[in-house]
Amino acid sequence: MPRYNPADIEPKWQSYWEQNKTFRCPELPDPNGKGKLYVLDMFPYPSGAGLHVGHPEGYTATDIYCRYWRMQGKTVLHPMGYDAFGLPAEEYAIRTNTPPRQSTEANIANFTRQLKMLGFSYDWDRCLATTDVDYFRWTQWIFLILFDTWYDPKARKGRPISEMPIPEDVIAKGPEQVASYKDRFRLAYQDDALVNWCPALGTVLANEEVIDGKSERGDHPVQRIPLRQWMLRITAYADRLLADLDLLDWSTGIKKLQADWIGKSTGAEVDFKVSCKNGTALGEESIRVYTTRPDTLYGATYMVVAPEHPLVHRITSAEQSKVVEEYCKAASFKSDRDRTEGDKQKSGVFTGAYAINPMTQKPIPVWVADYVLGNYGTGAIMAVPAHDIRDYEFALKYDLPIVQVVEPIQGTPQELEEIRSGKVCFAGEGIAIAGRELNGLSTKDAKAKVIESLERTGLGRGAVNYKLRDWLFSRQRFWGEPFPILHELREDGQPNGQIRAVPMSHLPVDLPHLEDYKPHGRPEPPLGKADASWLYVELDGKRYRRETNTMPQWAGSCWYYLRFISPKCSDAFVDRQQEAAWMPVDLYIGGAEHAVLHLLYARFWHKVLHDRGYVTHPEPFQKLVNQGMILSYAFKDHRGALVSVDLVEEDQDGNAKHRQTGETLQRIVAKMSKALKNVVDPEIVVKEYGADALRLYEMFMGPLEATKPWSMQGVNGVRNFLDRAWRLIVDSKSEQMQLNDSVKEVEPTAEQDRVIHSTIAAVTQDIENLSFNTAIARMMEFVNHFTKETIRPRSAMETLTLLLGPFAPHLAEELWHALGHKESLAYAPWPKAIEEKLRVASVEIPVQVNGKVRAKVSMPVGIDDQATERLARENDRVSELLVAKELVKVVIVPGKMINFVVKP
RNA sequence: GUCGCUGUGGCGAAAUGGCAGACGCAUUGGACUUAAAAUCCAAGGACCCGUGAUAGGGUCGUGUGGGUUCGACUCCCACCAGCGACACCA
Repeated sequence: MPRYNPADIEPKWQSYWEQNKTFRCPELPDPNGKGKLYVLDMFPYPSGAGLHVGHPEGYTATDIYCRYWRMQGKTVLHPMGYDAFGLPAEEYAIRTNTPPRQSTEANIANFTRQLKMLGFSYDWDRCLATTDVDYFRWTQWIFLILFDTWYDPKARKGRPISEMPIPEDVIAKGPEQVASYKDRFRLAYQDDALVNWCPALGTVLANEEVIDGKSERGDHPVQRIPLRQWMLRITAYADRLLADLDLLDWSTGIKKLQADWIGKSTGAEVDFKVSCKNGTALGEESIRVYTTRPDTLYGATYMVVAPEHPLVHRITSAEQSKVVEEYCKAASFKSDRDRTEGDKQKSGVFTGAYAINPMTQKPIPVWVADYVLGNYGTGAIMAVPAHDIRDYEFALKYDLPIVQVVEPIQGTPQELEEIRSGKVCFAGEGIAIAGRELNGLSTKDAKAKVIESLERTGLGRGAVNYKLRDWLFSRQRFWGEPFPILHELREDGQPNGQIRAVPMSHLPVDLPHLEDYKPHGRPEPPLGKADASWLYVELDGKRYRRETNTMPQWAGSCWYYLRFISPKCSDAFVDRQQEAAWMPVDLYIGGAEHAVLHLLYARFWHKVLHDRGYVTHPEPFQKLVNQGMILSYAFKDHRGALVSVDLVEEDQDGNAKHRQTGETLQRIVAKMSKALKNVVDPEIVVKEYGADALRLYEMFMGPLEATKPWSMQGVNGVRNFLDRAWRLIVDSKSEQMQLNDSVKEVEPTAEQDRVIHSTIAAVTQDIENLSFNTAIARMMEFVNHFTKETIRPRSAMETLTLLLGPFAPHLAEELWHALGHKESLAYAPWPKAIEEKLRVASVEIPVQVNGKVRAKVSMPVGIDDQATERLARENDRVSELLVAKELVKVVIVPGKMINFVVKP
């Protein structure tokens, strides 16, 4: 036992922690402690492949942070769970013909085993999975809260639907009309929308799940078809989701990503009257456009409506109707990808109609073009080709007039001439020209003036738009939360269009047993195949059919951080008192891939729950940190093709050669992939080097937020450090577990004290800043220093063990035990750096002449500037360099350096 | 195309206005050993001058070019490269 053997001590301490419930977290923070700390990991999706090395990176970081703060006396909530609904489990189920619940449970068991193997200090009693019936019962409950909430724009918050004012004329039309009026304002509502239908996956997808016209998962083609779907009105919260980013301690990068996704823009809506060519008005028809540049209204030389625009057909002239018809039809078949991809040549057709520019009163042609989106703004634009690059391209292609109305503030005469002549598009801000009353105004002032004039004449108004769209919330899959919604049936068994919520007391709505949940390529959900006993419900004398869509995977992860607070609470989704005590999450660590979707969705749900009085804070995640991706080395041949790692041979000089062709290969860094055979399995690393070595290496590789390549030699390096730490304290030659002979019951020397206390100070600082790589470097220096000492004070060894505790907990517990302690060190007080012990008598001060270090002079600490200069001048080399030179000035940073500036 | 991040020894990195390269890997030398492994100790940016060899000294050096400063890896401007996100949002 005298040698450091992680295979022995790691399982031993893991079962000690488990048996003693060392990391059990109390229901409420200890009132006598130093406050609460809620540290959360983004919970994993339990895939069949098990953990990869990316998981333990964030998990180790939070674990170190938690173990540290426990030792500092905080009550720490640090839970773990599983995001287990979703497509991969269902795909796997279909492939292997096992029920998804069965494979999901097996995967969860495997993940739990692997996570426990790494010694994380989770309170496992709080473990949950989004697929637990007891969990998704409350996911359904929250959905019903969304269903029961409308957004009151005056109060700027969500309120119960019962408090919504109903117009008299609606009330007059009877209860059915009132019900459907209410339904239109709910935060969870149904809508016939063009959706992203993916036949291969057999489900619709949210806009965010479609990448370049293909499904994010599986890369299958996606079509746009109209379908009745559940939507969540996240757009109502766009402004607050944007504004409240200011409250958060997140990186500016992530905040910007979210802000860009919300995409707020300000401008104006302008109404253009429509006429036919000869100037006769076409009834009272007008088209409303949205623009961020109302100041360029005088430069609008044509108008474009989206192919989906409701007025397209009404305004199209008889001559143009055939081409317009065809164009719109073609556009409807195109996916978003087809509309944006390729050479990006814009296309469009003239409708034959004209619109009157409200400023110039001149008619401008109205075109249909698919570069204008139907679902943003008003679905129509005024085109100002002189000052918008897209309009400019379109105008060039179809030979439409280009009229400059803004002059840049700076530019060479040549550039200005090119803009004037229409050879170049100027999209920036400048000074208004050719716009009568606007002449000479800055872009900002001109915008304000135009809006003011539009509002006066009633032809327009200031307006705000968001890129954010409502969240498409239903999926046609089996493995998700069923919607707690019932559709009322007529006598003939068909729905009559009325819906109602499943009473909250009837929750949960469990998934039915299905023999066959394969997708069939049609948009009817698999739950439609459930037994009549599940599908049909009688309530209050009426017959209903259950909603058969299921919720998307995001649903469960929108609120899991709340359930962790009181996972067993049976009468509410979270215990009120405990929620108030633990929220918000103080530190949330996870991958940057969730920067937009998960974090935005969860913030939205949280705000609704906050408005409805169920949670105390406006935001769920106070501090967010994104761990960097872990990459692996890969090899490239002369053509740039990647070569699988098992085909590569490295010689002693580290040159990589192709095993078969002998070609010299270039080493690069790439994502781990099965195809390249460069995936690192954490379980194998644990078997070979130990969990503590894995943890330590993941932290030592570099800064937490950086992307960094994996190196097995690096793992060996930190393992070597753990061995050295072990031998520093333990007698590795003895058969018995006993302390190294050098460990003595003595006081540290002054020099040893400096090492001890500067290490404590540095490690403490580094942990609080999440700079774990440098913290480990400081402990290595400590071990290097004391390895050379033949008398090692026992107190110093205890300090090292405590510092090591958060990083390599198994090793530290074993050493702590060897040093004679009976209890775990999990709650032992963290060492304190003592200021006086850090003091040194003298320091080496670099002496510069003209900014170059020419000498180092030892000086007493706390020396004044005069004495510093005197001692520096006394140095032979310095005086030599200063002789016969004219001194310009002397710069002194006390205790740091001195610089003589001389004329050369 | 737009935005963001990154660029420092053979490699992972440290230093965020004050001694560039802490710490680790790999490498080299030494001690221990019959030998090897393990362990322990030590060396190391490049080039030049100097010496018998040491010691010592100089010039250059943090992607490139400019700037600010007594002093720049660090701040500012422009550019290049790699990675990532978004991508007709008017």
